[in-house]
Amino acid sequence: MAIDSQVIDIHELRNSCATCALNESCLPSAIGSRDLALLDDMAKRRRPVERGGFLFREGDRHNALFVVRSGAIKVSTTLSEGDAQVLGFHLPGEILGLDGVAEERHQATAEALEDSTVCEVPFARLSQIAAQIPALQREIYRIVSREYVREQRHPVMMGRKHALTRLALFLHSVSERRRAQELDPQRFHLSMSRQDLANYLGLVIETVSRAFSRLQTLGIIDVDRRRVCILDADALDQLANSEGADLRAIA
Amino acid sequence: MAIDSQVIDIHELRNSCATCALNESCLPSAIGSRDLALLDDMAKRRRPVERGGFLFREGDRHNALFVVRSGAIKVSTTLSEGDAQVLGFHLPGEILGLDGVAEERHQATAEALEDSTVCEVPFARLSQIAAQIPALQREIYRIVSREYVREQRHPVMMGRKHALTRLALFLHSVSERRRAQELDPQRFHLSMSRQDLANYLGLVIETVSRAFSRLQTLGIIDVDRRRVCILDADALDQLANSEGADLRAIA
DNA sequence: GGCGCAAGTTGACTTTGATCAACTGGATGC
DNA sequence: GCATCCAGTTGATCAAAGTCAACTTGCGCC
Repeated sequence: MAIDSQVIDIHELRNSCATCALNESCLPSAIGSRDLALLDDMAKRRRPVERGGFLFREGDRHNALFVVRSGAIKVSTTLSEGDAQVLGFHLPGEILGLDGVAEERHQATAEALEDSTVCEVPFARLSQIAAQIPALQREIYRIVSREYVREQRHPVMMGRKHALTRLALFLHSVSERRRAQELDPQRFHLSMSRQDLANYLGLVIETVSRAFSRLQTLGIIDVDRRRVCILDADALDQLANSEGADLRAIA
Repeated sequence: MAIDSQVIDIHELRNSCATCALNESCLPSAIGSRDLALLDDMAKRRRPVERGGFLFREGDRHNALFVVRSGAIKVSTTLSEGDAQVLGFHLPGEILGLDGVAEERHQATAEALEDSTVCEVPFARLSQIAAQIPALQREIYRIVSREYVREQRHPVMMGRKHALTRLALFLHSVSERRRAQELDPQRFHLSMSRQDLANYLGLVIETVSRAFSRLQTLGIIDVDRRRVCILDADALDQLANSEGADLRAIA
């Protein structure tokens, strides 16, 4: 616990958390080096998850929050009938695991759609430390609120009357989220199957497929299997924001 | 600050928070009478809101969380096109205002659908007090998580392929939420317009109207304008949980 | 009372997406 | 190399929801 080692901790943390959603204010500002030592072993707990692997499953005991560092995680829940509802896709920089705090058991299942790495943050330890660092506590509130608001975008997307606008909104969202992480917002690989995407959007797989084709025909995107390239971002935005409206105009 | 007055505070709080979502563990357990005095002036801030009145609007500075004590509050957000998306209806015992924490400004608008009373909890003060009372802090995490999970039910409902199952799921949800507050789960008044409900469910008003009529024809509910009586709760549940399936069977 | 308005219902028709089915094109394995 | 398999695409048909329009009902107001 010498002062020197704490200085090293700071640098190490700043590096390791460069793309971390917790980063924004919990590290750069407000936290003294004495406190950083406390956060140290949490931030270090990086963990690889291979494609198809689970971060947690419905009913699992809740221990930790996860931050996606690379890859993509699908979150879904089982409906009473037995089939699944996809609740979201978490990309780098995004958090998951908030669903388990209330009941101390996860209400959803988190599966890696591709080989990914996540940062596991033991929840008990986090709240313990946060209790001693007001700035960190505030940041936790902010992060949770952000995730809460993010959840609300899902129904906004599903509320769209047309399959084309739902898909446009989804692609727009992925693009923006990538931009926020300084990844290429124009060209990217969709790691989810058409089936998962259809489920997420409240459509069937064939409709999603047709919507992709249509966007391509319109010259708005270029798509090859899961590889997507946004050719006309303006048109995509316009389409995403054209609630209902007359699609025949752009047919 | 005599000890007697604090004892009075306890009784008063227990009464005033009888239907409060914060109630469950923040008051009955874990909190000593010394701490109760701190919570006192927050819990007391009850406030009437008349029908059509706003708790907050999109863009408003975020100061407080609200707990509905009576009435009903509609939460909606403005889409880029200008029209609104209804994100939810908050009934007694439910919380709103979490959307404003992240950006310190509300991301949605909260409007009373009928004359209501809410308990306003200044957020800064709450977190201040929570920092001193670990049990309260834990409870806040739980409440937030619960609200997060609640948000996820909206897309689950909208993911249903048929209007009838969406409405059934909604009515089921209202019924259960009323039951949780020890209100009549069979008979109730829907305070939202068909327009708001349609928007919430991702349908148009005519489709909602027809779905109501159909549920009545099927003998599952009795409906007169906004007055609803659930006649066959089992059938309603069954319908609500029959993902897609063949509706012709029950036509 | 009756006029006018807003909310909701019902009907006729159109459009969209779901369904069913055939097909394509990579990737894997023998 | 070829067979197989799976994900995804495309086409034809059908049913459900959207659209447009007329109509009813309840309610406030003059």
